[in-house]
This record gives sequence, C-alpha cells and structure tokens, in this order.
Amino acid sequence: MPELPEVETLCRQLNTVLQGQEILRIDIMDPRLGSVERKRGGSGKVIPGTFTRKVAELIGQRVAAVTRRGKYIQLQMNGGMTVELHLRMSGRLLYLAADKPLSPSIVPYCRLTIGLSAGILLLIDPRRFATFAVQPDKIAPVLPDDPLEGLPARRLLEIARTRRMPVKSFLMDQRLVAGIGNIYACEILFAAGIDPRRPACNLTTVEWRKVSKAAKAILCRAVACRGTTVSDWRDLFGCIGTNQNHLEVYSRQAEPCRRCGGSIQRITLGGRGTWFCPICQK
DNA sequence: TATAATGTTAGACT
DNA sequence: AAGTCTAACATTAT
Repeated sequence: MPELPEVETLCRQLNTVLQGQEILRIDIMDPRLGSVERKRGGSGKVIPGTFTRKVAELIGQRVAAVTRRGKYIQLQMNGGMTVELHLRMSGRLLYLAADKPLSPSIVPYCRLTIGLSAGILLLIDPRRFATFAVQPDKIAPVLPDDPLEGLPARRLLEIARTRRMPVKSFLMDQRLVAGIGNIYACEILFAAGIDPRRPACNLTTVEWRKVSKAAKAILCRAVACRGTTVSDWRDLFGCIGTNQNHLEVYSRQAEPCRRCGGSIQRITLGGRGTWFCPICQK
C-alpha cells in the first residue's frame, strides 16, 4: 500500500513520537513475520532461535532516530541495532499514546506490537505481506537514487540506457529508483507527458528532464498531503491523507482527462494496472 | 464467483 | 550473463 510519500509521512511522525522512547516489550502475533525474516534475511545459513534472540535484545534499548530507505522504515536503536519494517501491500502503522484507552487486541489485523515507555506501536496488516527484520548493526545507506533527494535527468538517462523495459516498470524497479510505486509511477508519467509503455532506453534527455521534474513535484506534494488515501492508507495517528484529491489518472479509467478531455485508458503493464491519457502521453 | 488491490521476489525464459 | 516476464505470497472488496 504505501509508497515513498506514505512511508516518508510515517517516518516523520515516528520521529516526533518515538525518539528517546525505550522498548519495553515486543509481541509478534503473526508467526510469519519471524519466519519470513529468517528465510530471506542474512546470507545463507539459518541459525534457529537467532531471530527470537535478536528481538529479545531490543528490549531496554531506546529509539535514537527513524530513517527511510526507499519504502523501508528503519528504527535506529541507541545500542546500534536497527529494526527494519516494510509494509508491502496492506501494512499500516498505528501509534497509541499510553493514556489513550484503545486496546491493541481489539484492533483488527494487528500482527505485531511494540510497547514503548510512553505508548504502543501497532503493525496492522490484513494481507500479511509486511516484513519485520532486526539487524545487528546500522544498515548501509541508500543504494538507488531517492527521488526526494533529487533524481537528476542525466542519472536517469545513464541507468536507463540499456533497459528495454517499459518506462513505468523502470520507475517502479526498486533496484534502480527508490520508493516509486504504482500510483505515483502513473501520476509522474502523466505529469511528464510520457507514454508508460515506452522502452526506458528510448527516452531522450529532454524527456528524462520532464520525468525528473515531475517526480519531484508529484512526490513532494504527496508528502505535503500526508499520502494518498484511495482505500485504506492511514498515517501513524489513523488520519487519512489528502493527495487523492490531486490524482490525474490513477484509477480513473474511462473518466475524462482533465487536461484534454479525452478518455483515460487502463492497460496492464508488468502485471499491474496502468492508467494514462493516450492523447497527452506520447 | 471472478477479478483486482498503493509490493517484492524466486524461478523460468530469452 | 544479464535482462525481462510470471506466478506466488494472503486477504478483502467489488
């Protein structure tokens, strides 16, 4: 569910609320959260009990800072460990201050709770794709370019030079560009006037410049709006975002393009729904 | 009942 | 070998 702007929203809110708090307890309601980490995390050998031990080591540590890498949320602990969360399709985080009456056990789809000195952090995830990992050390900083840090046209041109994949798939490839998902890929390409099916290697410098500008504008506004709530996205405090009011193409099949009046088309690219205006996007 | 949903990735192709 | 495509993951909503 969450893309870069939603994860960035959560990180900013987590920072205001979590910094300096001590972890008092961790309850994992969904055993999948542990097993997935063991299967995919680390390289190679699986030592039984390692995950449980690492989780236990977090108790008593304090949150130093909350950072983001693409769509990953990282709680940097003062002891040097890092908790890394990925919300995937349907994950949400909810923070309840200790003086709020709501009990976590009555929150539907609550898969994990982290009890802190002044409140409780809940991971809510109906589809159970979210992941929770504990790293012994600080995680290496960002690998791919992060559009919020600036995604220069010449860099895009360089990465795309050998890629024949559709430009939309290119923008959504987390190994190449960090944080862009389905909603914002569609919106960015509409703003840039580029057909999502175009092979990435065929875009000109001028076109990449448009993509770069559009990415920054679209994502910054979405962060300012605290994300896009088209179905179930909520921020850390349960509030909806407002960026859905700015969507030009996503989920607007057969509706009129606000720029030219033509009909928005829906196609499938890389297995994902893709909306665009065939008149405005070439 | 069949399809699609804001994500990622292992494995199969090319 | 590297790039690309597909199915799978689990669950709900339309």
